[in-house]
Amino acid sequence: MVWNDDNIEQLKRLWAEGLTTGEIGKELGVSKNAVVGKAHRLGLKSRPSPIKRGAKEAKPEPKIRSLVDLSAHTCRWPIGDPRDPGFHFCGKPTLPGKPYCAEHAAIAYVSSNRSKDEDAA
DNA sequence: CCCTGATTCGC
DNA sequence: GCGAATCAGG
Repeated sequence: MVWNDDNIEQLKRLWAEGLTTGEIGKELGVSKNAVVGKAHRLGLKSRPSPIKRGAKEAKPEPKIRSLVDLSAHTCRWPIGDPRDPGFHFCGKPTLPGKPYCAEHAAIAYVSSNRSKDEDAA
């Protein structure tokens, strides 16, 4: 397909008239792909085609929890060493009345009541 | 499944 | 630069 000024003019005219790519293609004797391709290359206005290609996935970036993010319901379990960069707190919802979430409360309070164990032993 | 247009890809 | 192929939505 040779795109002369005449062809381009026809293309633009038909495109502006609102003809579909298929119609224009038929008119010019080319495939709709050629029409839409040329039209796009010419920078013609986009007709009703809300196609969104290149759907980029929104990636949830891991947010570091710092001290200021802590509230009464965020687990205060320290992750890492406080002196280390990137140190943060767990931040997951805490158990009622406890500063830790279920997961860390289990660790925090394990063997807290040693008296009976020691007494028994 | 048909149509539409947009973008990608090989020539 | 070209258009088919592919993608994507109605």
